[in-house]
Amino acid sequence: MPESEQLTPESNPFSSDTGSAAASAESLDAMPDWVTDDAPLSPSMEEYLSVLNPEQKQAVMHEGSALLILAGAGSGKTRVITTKIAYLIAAKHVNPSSILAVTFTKKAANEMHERAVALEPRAEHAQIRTFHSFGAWFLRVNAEAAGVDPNFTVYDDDDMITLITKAKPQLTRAQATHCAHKIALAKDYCMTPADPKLGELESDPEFPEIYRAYEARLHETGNVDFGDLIMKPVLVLKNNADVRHHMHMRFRVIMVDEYQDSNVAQFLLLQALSGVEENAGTYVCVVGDDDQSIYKFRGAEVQNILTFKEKFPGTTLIRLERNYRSTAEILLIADNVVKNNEGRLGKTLTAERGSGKQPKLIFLPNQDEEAQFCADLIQKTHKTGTPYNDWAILYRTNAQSLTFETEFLHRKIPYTVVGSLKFYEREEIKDVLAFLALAANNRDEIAFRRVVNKPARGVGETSQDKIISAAAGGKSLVDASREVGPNLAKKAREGVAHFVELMEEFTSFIGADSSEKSTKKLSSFIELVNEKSGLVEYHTAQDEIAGTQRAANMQELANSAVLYPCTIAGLLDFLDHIELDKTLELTDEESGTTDSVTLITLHNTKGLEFPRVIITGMEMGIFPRQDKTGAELEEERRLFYVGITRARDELYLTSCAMRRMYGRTDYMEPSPFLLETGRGTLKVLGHAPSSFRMNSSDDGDGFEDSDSEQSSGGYEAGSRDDGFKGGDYGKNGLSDPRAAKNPLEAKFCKGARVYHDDYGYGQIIKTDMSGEGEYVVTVQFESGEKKKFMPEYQAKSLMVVKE
DNA sequence: CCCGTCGTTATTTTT
DNA sequence: TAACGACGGG
Repeated sequence: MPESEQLTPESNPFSSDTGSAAASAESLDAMPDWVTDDAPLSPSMEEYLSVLNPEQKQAVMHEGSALLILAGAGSGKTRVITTKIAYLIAAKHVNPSSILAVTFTKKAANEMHERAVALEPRAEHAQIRTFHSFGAWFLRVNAEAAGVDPNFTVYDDDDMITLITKAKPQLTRAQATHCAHKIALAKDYCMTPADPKLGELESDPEFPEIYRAYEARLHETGNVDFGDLIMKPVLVLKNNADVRHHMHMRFRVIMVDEYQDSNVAQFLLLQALSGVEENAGTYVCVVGDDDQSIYKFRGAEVQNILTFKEKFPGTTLIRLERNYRSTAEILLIADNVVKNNEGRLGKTLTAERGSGKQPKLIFLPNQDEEAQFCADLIQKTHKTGTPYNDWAILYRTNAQSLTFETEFLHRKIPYTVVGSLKFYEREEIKDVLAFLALAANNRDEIAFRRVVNKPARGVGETSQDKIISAAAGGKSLVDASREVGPNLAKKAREGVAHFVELMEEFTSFIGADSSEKSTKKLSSFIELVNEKSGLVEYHTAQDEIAGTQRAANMQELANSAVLYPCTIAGLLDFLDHIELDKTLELTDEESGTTDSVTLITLHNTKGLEFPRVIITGMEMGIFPRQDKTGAELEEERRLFYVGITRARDELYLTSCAMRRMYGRTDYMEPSPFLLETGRGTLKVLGHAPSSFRMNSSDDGDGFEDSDSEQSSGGYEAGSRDDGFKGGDYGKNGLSDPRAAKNPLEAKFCKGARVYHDDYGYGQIIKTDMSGEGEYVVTVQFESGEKKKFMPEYQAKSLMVVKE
């Protein structure tokens, strides 16, 4: 019997009025107790179900044993999950608060929450959140069992490194960084410092000891790191039967999105929380796509989805293979590529939208022309009404964004780089947050060190160390400061005294109203901290030097707290959200109404879609990276698959013959993935390298390519519809390979208008050859300066611009 | 304490 | 190449 059968009515979280009446014939013992009746569906519910396709509907209405939904890209999985939540509440009378739905990103969690509530208002009471925020909630509720301070804050990667440096001073920062990664990875695999398998992650015999020392130090602070948010709950559930039972009663339905990206610790959490091994009767539904698993390097375990059926006996598998996003041409390529992988559950997407334009593969001489090509394409279509928002430029590594940024800046094409510096990582924000964290938990060593001498109060590292060791054993650092302070040198003594005063003021401000019904907002507290701490002054000065807007960011941080009450609980809540929400992108760009091209890494595109996508840098060594083999190569291939399936209408792939990297220019080979796209699927433009053609062999590669032997220079003659006409190249100041022997001479001709990074706009007034036979141009700049350049070597800083 | 210069080092990174 | 961290001089 499931344990939940023994619950008393009061403790039973289910609002079911008919008790355990239910369960249709088949799998009676596997049937959860919440299945009550087949109450008539409300009209709106029927409406929601009616828009689903048969598989989606089946997934929504499935009940009984565990469910694995294999949802291909663009197959409407979020709709299925949200409808399922609504369905459980409305039609199956499941108590909303007994539903737990977890995702990986805050963004996804918010979207799921919003959509579920739109379908069924009572979903407001369901727990729809990220894995990590669930873990944070769990640890606060069970702080004692978990051995953490209930007011803990979460240390990020930087904080981990700092703490390791303090725990093991003999390590260099690089070593500490390395260890931090490995410790994080160990926690992803749920390994403690004592785990004998640690050696598989890190061969350094010192590592377990470093890990142990780090854990000890972390424990003294009362805080946790990201890995702990998952691992500690697992350990608590494992070791504490009371907590376990309580959780089994509390959560009767657990759903996981993007399951292919779950790591071992997250699997263990799901397993423990569901009580599957104890027949707790919890209904488990996971949704994922093994073909989109791209985070192995961070501990994600495809194995979780591949072996789900074994871990959850009686699992039903439903495939969602109807794709509502992309054209048939795009999906064909995606499918051709991904089927080169072994060890997948396998599925084939069908295009509900039918066919569209043929995707294109463009070979370009180098990265500068790659950027110019993209810019041309985007500008050209923009003139005919295609918004910039339609476009996304995808690349494998962040460094590749630079060329595009430079080109777009010159051409005034608005763009947004996704995932660049994050708000919460900014120095000024971390400073304020450190004060807040310290106010919440005065044992926070990292926060203490960060702000005790910022702005400078004469409290150097030596004094800090004295205070820290005085607080050993988990004493308050503020108390320790009060005790140790008077014994320090004059300067430090005064600094510490001032700091203690500050902290006292902060603590009393935040603590004052916690008992009453406070109407004060947390933002007022943050404003107080900003001002009194001296940080606003400090960073305002920095702003003047660096031209940044740190002070404004600090105000923005305060503004973002208006909805939180000015209490310790409110503060903790706020800190959780900040720490767990990397998407908080404030300031800089006003409003989200701007029309701009998206520049983004392939990894960051997961879950997104764009009408037009350009995947750049399709070169061996770049993508796939290095000579990846085996499982790693398969992961790169999945990454390509993810990229392709982001595109709704148009897909372009670009590959360069030459690329500057690490100060060197290398000849590049096309990505081997290109040959996997299949015959006749791509229209090839530009010079296909001979190796590419040779590899595709003689039985006809089937690519509709141009022949590089032909005098046409390889540009497709027949693509009149889309701006690839060779004749356009001259107009854009691009080199037309057909024109001159030396394209540079055609491009940097006398009279051409140019732009230089340092000198601004100007005109070429003279061209000639150097003694070495190099092409030299003389430019008269608008600033009055006259300079000579060799375009061959300065293609990047000196650009020809349109009139 | 700030700033310049030198040397080092270059994946991907939901939380 | 370029960006960032470490170090030493003013």
